[in-house]
Amino acid sequence: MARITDQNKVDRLKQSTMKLVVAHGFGGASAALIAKDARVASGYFYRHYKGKYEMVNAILQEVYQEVFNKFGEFIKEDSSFPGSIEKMIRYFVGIANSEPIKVKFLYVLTNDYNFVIDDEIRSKNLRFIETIRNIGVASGCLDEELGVDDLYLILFIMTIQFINQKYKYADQEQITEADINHLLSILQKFLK
Amino acid sequence: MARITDQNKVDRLKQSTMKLVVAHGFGGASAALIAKDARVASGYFYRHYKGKYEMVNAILQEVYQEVFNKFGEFIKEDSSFPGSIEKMIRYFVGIANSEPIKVKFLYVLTNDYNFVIDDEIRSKNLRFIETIRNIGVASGCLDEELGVDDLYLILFIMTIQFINQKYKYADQEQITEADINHLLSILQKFLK
Amino acid sequence: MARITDQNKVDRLKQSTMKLVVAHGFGGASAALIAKDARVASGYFYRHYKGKYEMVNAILQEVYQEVFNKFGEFIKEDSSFPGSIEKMIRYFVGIANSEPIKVKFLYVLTNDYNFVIDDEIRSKNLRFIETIRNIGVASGCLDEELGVDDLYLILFIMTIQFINQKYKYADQEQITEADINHLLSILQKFLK
Amino acid sequence: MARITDQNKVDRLKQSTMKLVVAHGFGGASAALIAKDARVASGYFYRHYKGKYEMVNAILQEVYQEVFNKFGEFIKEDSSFPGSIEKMIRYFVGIANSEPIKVKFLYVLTNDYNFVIDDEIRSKNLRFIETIRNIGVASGCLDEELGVDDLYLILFIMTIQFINQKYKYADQEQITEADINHLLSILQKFLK
DNA sequence: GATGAATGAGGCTTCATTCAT
DNA sequence: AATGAATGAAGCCTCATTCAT
Repeated sequence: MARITDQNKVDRLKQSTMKLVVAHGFGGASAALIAKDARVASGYFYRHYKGKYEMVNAILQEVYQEVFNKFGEFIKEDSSFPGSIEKMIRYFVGIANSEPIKVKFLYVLTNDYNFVIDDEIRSKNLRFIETIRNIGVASGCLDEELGVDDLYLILFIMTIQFINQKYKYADQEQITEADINHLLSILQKFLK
Repeated sequence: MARITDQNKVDRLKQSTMKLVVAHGFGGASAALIAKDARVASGYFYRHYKGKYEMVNAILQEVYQEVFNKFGEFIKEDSSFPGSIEKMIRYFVGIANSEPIKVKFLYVLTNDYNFVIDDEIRSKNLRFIETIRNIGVASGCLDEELGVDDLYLILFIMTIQFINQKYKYADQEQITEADINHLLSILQKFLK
Repeated sequence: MARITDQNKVDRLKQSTMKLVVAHGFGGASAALIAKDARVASGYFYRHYKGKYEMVNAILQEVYQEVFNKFGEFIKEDSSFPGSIEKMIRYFVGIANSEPIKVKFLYVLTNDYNFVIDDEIRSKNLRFIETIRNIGVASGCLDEELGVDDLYLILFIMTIQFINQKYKYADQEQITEADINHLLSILQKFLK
Repeated sequence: MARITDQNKVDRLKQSTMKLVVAHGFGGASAALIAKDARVASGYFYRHYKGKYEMVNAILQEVYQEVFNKFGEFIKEDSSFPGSIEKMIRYFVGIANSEPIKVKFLYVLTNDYNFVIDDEIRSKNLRFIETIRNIGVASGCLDEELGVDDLYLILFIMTIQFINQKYKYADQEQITEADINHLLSILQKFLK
């Protein structure tokens, strides 16, 4: 009967939100600015989210989930530890090169005490890491001293930090094949 | 005497600023809130800083400088590469345990695209890292594939991330000796 | 059948409007809230009313008319002054006990400078009061010093205020027989 | 050291608030409109009140208190029941003639389910009424059937309603001596 | 120097209303 | 006829900043 929710609008909203939170911080990314950038009405997003914080947080959790779900797939696909790791990193860099804003968005909010990964999502992510850890330890590719949190730090956080270091201080917009190989070589050091 | 009072005020202001920026983000830490927490008049800090952003940024650069100056001292004191590394990490964890707010503050603003290390400070910091890198490479302890940025990432960023992971997700308030050793063992991996 | 559904909707709308205007005031009773409460689409009532104000006002006038029309009937039915008065009061209390929201709605909007009884309705109402006044004066039951406005005040306003005093401050939901008799005894004092 | 709160501003704020709440209702009296009318900054009143509702409610309670405190004085001054009553009514009408907005404000919010007299103030007011009731009953001037609530209704509510009836429907701006006498003659009826 | 009262731009959010379906 | 997605003006309120004291 009535119009159907325009998915394009919601998508534009998400893109603009990520972009402006990165550019101006959560506080600096005003609702009006976001709405304008997304070409939607200023009060539009309240139909989809309870408020600005809720919107940003929801998008953040979505992105987390997207990334880690893919990680989960790689683990299932390929039981080799180094292979899985490389796939994960390459996938992540792929996102960085196709949707840099997403990786910047993760970079910014990952270090914010007001944004915490949802318990449920975090548990699921940690289970993925646990799985890959088991594979690594079993195949002798991974130092068994390294716990799940360590792996999370090395694989996920380090990669984000590596990529954003290029963005923030090297004014580099694309992550090259050389960068990937360099990163992989660093990570491998840590893992064994 | 007047200057002593004044210095206390400025110190309280810095502490409150770091605390509230961590707790509520830059945007959420209002000048009034900070002033109240510091037991200082709301218009007080304009005598010392041009505005809120300038104050936060100035404090951030100070903290950077404080940390890296100490790093510089360690390098001069002890020419052994692994020794310097350990001293740096232990010093950093020392700050975390005596002034956790400082390390949280670094954690938060380090990943903010609106706060960039001043060029001058950054250069100086990189020179310190360069020095230690040279020592490492010369002594055969360090893979010469690892550049200055890599070392920055590994020594500085990784340590911050490691500590804040404990704060944010493990509800841990103190970094224990075991934690330090674990961190050191991880970091040592990239040494030859 | 379609018309029946429609009438139900309109009725639900009126009920919800009265309820929410009482509970949150005119401004606080949002169109969306009313529509939701009435299980009706938010744009529905624009087919029946020009806007929110017009809807509320129309309902108010309807309720006025409903009450006073009944008053008119009582006057015609029974020419005794005290009998008419009692019938009116009992009728009004009857509404209060079966549809308290209506009497609360009148209570709230009766004292609002933005809602004025329509001239036409007011004239008609005053004519009823005039009629009963004549009967009262003629039968010696009513002090002839009391004008139409006085009678309106004593019979209508006082009764509304009496009932709502019970609702608002005595947390009483039903008006008892004792209350009615008490009210009647007070009103009678005024009239003679 | 700093400026001292300008009492004129606060007073203008109160006047404008009452005026605009009467004219447009609580919801229609926007913060911006009130501030503009009071010639203060739009965010000014948040330094004195938690929000718009709190401001309006605080002013309402003040006005209640002002009126009833005066009532209390009259009761103490003059122990004659009819004398006290007359003084109260004349005082109230005096307010109506010098500050009509106050009586209109009471009229409007007295019938709002969102504004309730503070328990403390209400108790005090009822104690005054109780005192005068006792005097009335003791002196044989008052039917002991009439309770405190009845007296509140008759003396306070009826007077407010009487006065506002003149304002709202008779376009009368001043309450005349004749009006007062008429009102008094009505009120005297419930005396024995 | 220090205070905090006051400002008013701008933030977040709500809401009456419209209109494509 | 009815729906509810979408709008954007306007509401409430916060806040960085100024400045009289």
